[in-house]
Amino acid sequence: MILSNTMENAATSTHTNAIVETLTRAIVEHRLLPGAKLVEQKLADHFGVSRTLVRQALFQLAQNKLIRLEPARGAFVAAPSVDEAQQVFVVRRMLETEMTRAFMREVTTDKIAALRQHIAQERQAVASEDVPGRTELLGDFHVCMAQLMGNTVLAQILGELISRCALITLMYQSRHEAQHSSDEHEGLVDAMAQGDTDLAVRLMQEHLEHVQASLTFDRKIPSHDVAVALS
Amino acid sequence: MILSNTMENAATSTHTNAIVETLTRAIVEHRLLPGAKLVEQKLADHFGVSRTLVRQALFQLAQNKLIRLEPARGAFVAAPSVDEAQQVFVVRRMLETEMTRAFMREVTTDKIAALRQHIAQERQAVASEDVPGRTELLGDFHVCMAQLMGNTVLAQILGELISRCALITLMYQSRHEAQHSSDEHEGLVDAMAQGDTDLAVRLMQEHLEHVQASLTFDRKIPSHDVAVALS
DNA sequence: GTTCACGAAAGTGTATACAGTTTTTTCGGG
DNA sequence: CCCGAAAAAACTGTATACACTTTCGTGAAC
Repeated sequence: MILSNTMENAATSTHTNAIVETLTRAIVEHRLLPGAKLVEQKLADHFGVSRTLVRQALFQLAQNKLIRLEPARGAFVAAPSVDEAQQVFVVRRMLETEMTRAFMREVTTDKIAALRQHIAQERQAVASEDVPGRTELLGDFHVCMAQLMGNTVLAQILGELISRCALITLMYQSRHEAQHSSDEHEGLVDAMAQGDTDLAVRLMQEHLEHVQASLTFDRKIPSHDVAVALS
Repeated sequence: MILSNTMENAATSTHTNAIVETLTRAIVEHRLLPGAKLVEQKLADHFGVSRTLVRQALFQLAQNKLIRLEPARGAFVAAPSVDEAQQVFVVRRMLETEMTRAFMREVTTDKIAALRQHIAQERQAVASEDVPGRTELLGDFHVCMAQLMGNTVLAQILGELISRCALITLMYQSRHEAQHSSDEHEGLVDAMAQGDTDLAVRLMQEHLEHVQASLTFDRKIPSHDVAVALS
């Protein structure tokens, strides 16, 4: 969902989208590690297209802050600074605090049911040790709320913010913490089901604080081989 | 500020940035009207570069939602639907409600002074009937708050949202409404100066509601000549 | 007079070529 | 053996070429 969300623009060719999607996955799932260099020709060969399309994809990824473009030097997988990561979380808390309130103003049993179903999927991914899957699903829960409200603008911005720090969470989130996140989602939905707005808002804020607090910020910046990561 | 903000990425060549900036200005200031077609070769000739750089710029503008790219048909200045505009405002209210609260937690006399100085500029632009200038400044007030908090992530997202609906506000905001906006900014700063968080938050919310409400949404979609608009 | 078909013109999408820059390798001197 | 300069290789940035699609205009059929 985070993926399809990011490129809902359509507009650009299917080929370019495929490249963006593949690279986004690889980066967010840490098969491409922060700092790794992305050489245009190698990507072009891998995808069977010319550098032109690869460059389009790289520009798009740069705007999503998933890679960094250094003039005349090339593209590198982003390594968000601690400061930037904290800022992203600050914005998420702002946005999602109010999103929760707004959600409660138009809550229905259907929407609650949809969220519960999503949580079931999370549970399954956590149980089966599917690390990339669980990370994506844990993030999607929040995007899901936005979509249930019918606000695609909100959903897209949130999706971008989340994939931006998925780069961080995936590396430092243990299985236990993932379980904890899912539990908090459930507690949140319970509060919403009971119509307790204040509790729901508080739980959402605490939830995001927990996610943020669980990240340890000792950064190692390893490199990685592109061909291997994408195969 | 909205402009410099959008491209703080650096990364892309100076030439491309110049094109993005010029086109952004032209679109936001409605010298290029919604629906107008942007032909790549004409832009390339105008800026004295090849289509390659123009295309890069167009992709960037598309991600900022300032233009729409239709496959094999070209680039058109965006004409946000009523629904989309409403959604943008919903997100802005979410974000800025909490931003105001956060701002109050770390408010200083210096920051208040900076905002007051900004308002003085707004006043001047309103008085001198500088329509594009006043629109930009009225939007920048909000970005300014984010920057005073030192949160560049927030500032950039807010900047994008604002330039996205500047496309709308500029067309439908009268001088009287601009004056009213500036007055509301002042009232907000007064409340903040007195340390009244609840009042500040309420005023911010009302302010955004007013801006949104003042927009009349009868859309005409006229066309326009590119060469004239950029000269 | 209107409509449809066809052909020319214009425009977009992708690949390739080439210039300029950065990185790596090589090789001579200390 | 290590350092540094020069040459070679690799890579990025931009322009150009060409295929394919859309758009527009012309003319024939009805």
